[in-house]
Amino acid sequence: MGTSGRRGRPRDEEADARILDAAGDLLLERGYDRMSVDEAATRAGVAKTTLYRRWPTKDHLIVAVVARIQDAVPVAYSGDVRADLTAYLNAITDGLNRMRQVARPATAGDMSAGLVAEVAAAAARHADVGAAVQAMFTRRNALVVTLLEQARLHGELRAETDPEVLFDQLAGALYYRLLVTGRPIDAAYVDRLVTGALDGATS
Amino acid sequence: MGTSGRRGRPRDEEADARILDAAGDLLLERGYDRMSVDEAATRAGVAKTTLYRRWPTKDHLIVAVVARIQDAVPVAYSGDVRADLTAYLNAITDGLNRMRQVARPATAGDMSAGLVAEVAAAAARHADVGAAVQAMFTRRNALVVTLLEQARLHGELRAETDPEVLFDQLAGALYYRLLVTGRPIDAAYVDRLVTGALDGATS
Amino acid sequence: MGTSGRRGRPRDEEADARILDAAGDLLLERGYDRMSVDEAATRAGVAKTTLYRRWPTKDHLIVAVVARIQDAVPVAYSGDVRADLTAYLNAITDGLNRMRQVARPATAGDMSAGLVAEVAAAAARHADVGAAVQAMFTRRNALVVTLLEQARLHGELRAETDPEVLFDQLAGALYYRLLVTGRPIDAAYVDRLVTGALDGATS
Amino acid sequence: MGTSGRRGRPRDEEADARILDAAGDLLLERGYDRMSVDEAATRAGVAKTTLYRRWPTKDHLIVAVVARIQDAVPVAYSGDVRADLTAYLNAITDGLNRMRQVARPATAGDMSAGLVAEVAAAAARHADVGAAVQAMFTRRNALVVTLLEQARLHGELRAETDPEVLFDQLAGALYYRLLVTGRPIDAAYVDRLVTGALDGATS
DNA sequence: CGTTAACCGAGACGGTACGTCTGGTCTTTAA
DNA sequence: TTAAAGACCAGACGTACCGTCTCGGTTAACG
Repeated sequence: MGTSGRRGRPRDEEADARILDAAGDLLLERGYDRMSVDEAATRAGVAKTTLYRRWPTKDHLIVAVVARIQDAVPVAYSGDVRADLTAYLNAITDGLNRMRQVARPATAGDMSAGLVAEVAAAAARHADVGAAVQAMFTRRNALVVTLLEQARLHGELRAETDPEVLFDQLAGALYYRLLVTGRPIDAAYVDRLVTGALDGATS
Repeated sequence: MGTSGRRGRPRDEEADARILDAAGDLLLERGYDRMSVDEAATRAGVAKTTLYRRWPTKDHLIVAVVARIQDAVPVAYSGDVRADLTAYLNAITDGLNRMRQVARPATAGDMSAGLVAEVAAAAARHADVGAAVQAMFTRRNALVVTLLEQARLHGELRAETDPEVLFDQLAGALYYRLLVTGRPIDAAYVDRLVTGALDGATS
Repeated sequence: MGTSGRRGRPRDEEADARILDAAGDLLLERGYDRMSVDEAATRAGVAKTTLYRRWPTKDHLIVAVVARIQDAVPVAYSGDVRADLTAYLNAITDGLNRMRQVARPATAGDMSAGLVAEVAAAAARHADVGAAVQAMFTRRNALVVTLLEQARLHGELRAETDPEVLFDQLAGALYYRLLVTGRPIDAAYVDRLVTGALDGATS
Repeated sequence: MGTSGRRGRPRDEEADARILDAAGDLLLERGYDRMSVDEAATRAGVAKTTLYRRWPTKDHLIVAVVARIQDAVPVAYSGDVRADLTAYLNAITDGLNRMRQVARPATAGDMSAGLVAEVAAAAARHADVGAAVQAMFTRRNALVVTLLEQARLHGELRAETDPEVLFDQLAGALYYRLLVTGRPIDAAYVDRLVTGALDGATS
């Protein structure tokens, strides 16, 4: 008992990073389909067993990769919701656009949902991956929802405003364009979006 | 001398339908991963070559299947945007929820993006599939965007309203919940959504 | 209505030749496996149906091709068996060596049985092809066996000589080298062969 | 330290035997064409990959099968070449006749070259298979050529006798009948053959 | 200091689907 | 009736890749 007393050879912690790096590179180079776990292991200088001991499935692996890529966007209420939201959504947009080139030989003017779509599909296939993805997004989004709540209490937003729904509208529009309609996303669109959402449609 | 006069044995048009039916059934029974092109062909009573002559890839096939499933939601402006939008979004919601059970042994209370995610991934993998998917959605959505435009001209919506953005907000929220956060979608949520979008956040 | 009176479109007699030419070329370029009936038809400017109406099987077709390639070696007894045999075997040898390059990217010093082996295999697979091949060879060989018989009656060969066996020994040695051991065949070998067969091993 | 220290999971040596057994049985049951690599693997209780790791092609596989069937015919010079040769050729004849039934629904009185022809064709198609076949026969035949050489030195054969050519004549005649003319081979023919080859045709 | 437990690299293995190819047949329209 | 064109059926081929397993060998903590 005592402290715990892990027995046996300890895991090579560096290996985790090397594997995620290699897998990430391959993902960016070739996309989900055209990359293989085998090659990721080889490129990381690691045996396949070592990789599978950590992530039991290709889907689990790539979700881990994406989770690591997800940059922590700093969120804090400044007293100006519009500015805060615009900054946040632009950060997200940058991230999404970076993942767009992936998985297809980036033909000019040709947009793809790339990695994001693969993550969504992986989540749809394995319940535990789905849970992980949702947890990841919930964590990320909670901060913004809180920010919206603060703005509401502060009087910047109407009292009836539903922060969760408002956030869904904003983030949703971005992902919808990315995953479904394939239309471009940029700062100009973010502006139209924030304006539309904050001002509302009816008077 | 007339149009032309196709030569050679004409394609069996019935086969198309039989294949799509079989593939659709399999997709619903087993999901993308666990179904095979081979079995779809067999079940349709068709040789694999016949199938591959029409859809060069499993991904192409399933997109065709989904395109056919897409039910034509009738859209017409009644003079009451809120009602029209609510009806439309509820129809979409029903369709999405039907596709949710797919691709995972529907554990109770466990939501999945199912087929929709697979289609998004297929679109991300093949440029031509992506184009087809986008065309499909563009066609479907154009009607609603037109409806919103009519409502704006009619004075139901503010003059500054951006119909495209407004639609992205609405549809986007649904797909975002489906594909990313995995949260449930139902009539109650649709209400909150329409209210939030129409009323706006800032007074 | 008389005896018959062929009705309908008459067969294109030229087509036979064009098909055999095309098939022969392909056979020489690529070999049995790597050539397809489809391509032969295309290259002959003929529909597959037309080809199959004439030769019901790929194997039948190539046997027809080979039969046509088989050059008629003139055989007549001159009074000098050794000379006659040597001439005949050299002609055969030339033919075999011509068929050797076939079916493999003629690496230097690398001998192959090429077409001959494929014909043998085709004969082994279909009884009727086998019969055709045997008939072809029987016809060709009968002349030489007759020649040997004449030489025997003429006193050039011993009375006990068995012409059939003698011929088997000579032709057999060539084909054995071609099909089995892959060793080279040339005029020098033909000389050794004729000498060995005529002179015998014991006293 | 010694030679090395194999790494990785060792090959299942038993699998080789099981595969060759299964493939051999199928070959005998159905013949080359009508048997499939897939079924051989299944019947051997082995994954197709395992089979293809060992033999990269159906042709490679069947040559391996035949090589194993090839029974080691014991050869030793007894002082009586005629007897030795007769015994040896009869053994070969038995082997060839056993392989004759293969690959065609043995119609009575209908002879086929069966497996032997397929092996010859396989050798013609792949350079490496050809090399293997030739090596196999070279090994087998070397003993007999040596025996003939001994008989020559012993005075049983004329000093001018060319052992290699003599052997080609004998074995060649058998294979010629098998592969080309399709005529029967039996003990009586072997006798005529040995007599003809040893006694010679001229005086 | 030896035992033991967990790790590591390498690579074979089972399973399974993919997409391709080809042999031969069938169905059209035109000659 | 034959021709050309091309779709169709059937089924094998060889490849790819996932995730598991089996080796020999290493690296700790425990007794």
